[in-house]
Amino acid sequence: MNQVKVTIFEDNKHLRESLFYLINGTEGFTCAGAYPDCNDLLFQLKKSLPNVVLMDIEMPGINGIEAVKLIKQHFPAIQVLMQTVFHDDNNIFNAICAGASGYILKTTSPAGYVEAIKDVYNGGSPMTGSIARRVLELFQRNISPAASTDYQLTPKEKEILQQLVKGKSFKMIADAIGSTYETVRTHMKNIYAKLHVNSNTEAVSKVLHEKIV
Amino acid sequence: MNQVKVTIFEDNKHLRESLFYLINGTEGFTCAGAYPDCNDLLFQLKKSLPNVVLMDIEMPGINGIEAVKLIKQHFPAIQVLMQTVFHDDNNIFNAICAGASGYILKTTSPAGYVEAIKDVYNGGSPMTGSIARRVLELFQRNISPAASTDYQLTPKEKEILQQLVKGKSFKMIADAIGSTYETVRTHMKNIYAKLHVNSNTEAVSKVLHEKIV
DNA sequence: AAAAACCTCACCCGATTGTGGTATATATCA
DNA sequence: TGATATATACCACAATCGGGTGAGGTTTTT
Repeated sequence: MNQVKVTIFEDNKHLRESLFYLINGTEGFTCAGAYPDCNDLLFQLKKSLPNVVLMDIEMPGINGIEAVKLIKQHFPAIQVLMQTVFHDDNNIFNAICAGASGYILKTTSPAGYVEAIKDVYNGGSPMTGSIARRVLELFQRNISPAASTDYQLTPKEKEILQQLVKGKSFKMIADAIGSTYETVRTHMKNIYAKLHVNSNTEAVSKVLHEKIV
Repeated sequence: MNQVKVTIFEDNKHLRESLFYLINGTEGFTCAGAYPDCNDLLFQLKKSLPNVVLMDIEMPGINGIEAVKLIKQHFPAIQVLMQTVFHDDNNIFNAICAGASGYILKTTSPAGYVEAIKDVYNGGSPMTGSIARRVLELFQRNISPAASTDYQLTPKEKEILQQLVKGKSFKMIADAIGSTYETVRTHMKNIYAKLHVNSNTEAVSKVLHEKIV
């Protein structure tokens, strides 16, 4: 198995050095660098090209969340593992939205650190239950809007809406479904009434947001 | 602190009874029932109204995923903790989409079981790193499409698009951003050129699909 | 058999939008 | 200082769309 290359960004000197020695002292892991801030973030990453970045959330200058964004923008393959002293859900949640792959508390044991890094490297996402829950809830809301209002759309109406959200005009839709322009318009009128909207944009917006059709 | 009421659905008799005694034997926890299948699921839940349901994924008759759907439909407040023998990502992932709040492997220690139940009850979502990663990836894709094509939209153009996807007409947008109808139209022309579209619906569709703005 | 949904098509009118111009002011950049 | 990007604004014409109305047909339900 290849060596897992890790780069550390952590302002606390003691922890930074401890982690450096921990990682270098663990079989299968190498620490490609340990820095107190993110000022030369991209340059340092370009030089070392690590597999995993261990990133402190609270840092002077560029903070951890901004750093994650930058990293994922320029090196999408690098996995970022956040670490933090506090169990600050919001911050961690933002970090995850920015592209982080997991996070651990600084109170984690050395063995736990290694475990988490390994997990991230192997495609996992270590995180505590409360963060996981927040992600889950937003996720579940995005996947299935639960009992989305039933607008009682007929099959034909749904078919037309599907075409509409593709950006087609009434004329093109008529063509696509083998019908007349006027028929499509009639259906649209009925759709508008059912969705309580009064323009095609509004309809498309509603359909895409509420995952109708 | 209140007693945490747990109901178990698990076809393996040995495990079911072990869990029953484990939970009843742990301070702060009560087992409100332990059943080998989900045939009378809703009736049993209605009777016991547990805080947490421990649900096996693989079961004869109604399987765990269907069961979760039913539970969340009728008792959205009940937290469902899935358990499974295999580390079957897809199944667990489906369970989570169906509304489960976490999951554990059956190889988990008794202490781990109790810990997970407590975590779920307290609003957490225990899960392994690999599941968390799958959720995260889908989640991040829904939140930020990573490096979506950059259309070089100006701030004003983005602002107008934001209004447009709300279903507003050009006139209303002009009003909202304190500008003229004609100005909005000019911006729209530029937007169309940049997005390579030629109708407002197409623009809205593209914006919502690619998470621009 | 009557009623209710659903799909179909057409015409009118006024409002909105698409397209192609032109033009000024500002700010930033080279 | 000239070039570029951005925001602003207006005009005209053709095309499309929203709203209203009416009216055939089928299928399913009652």
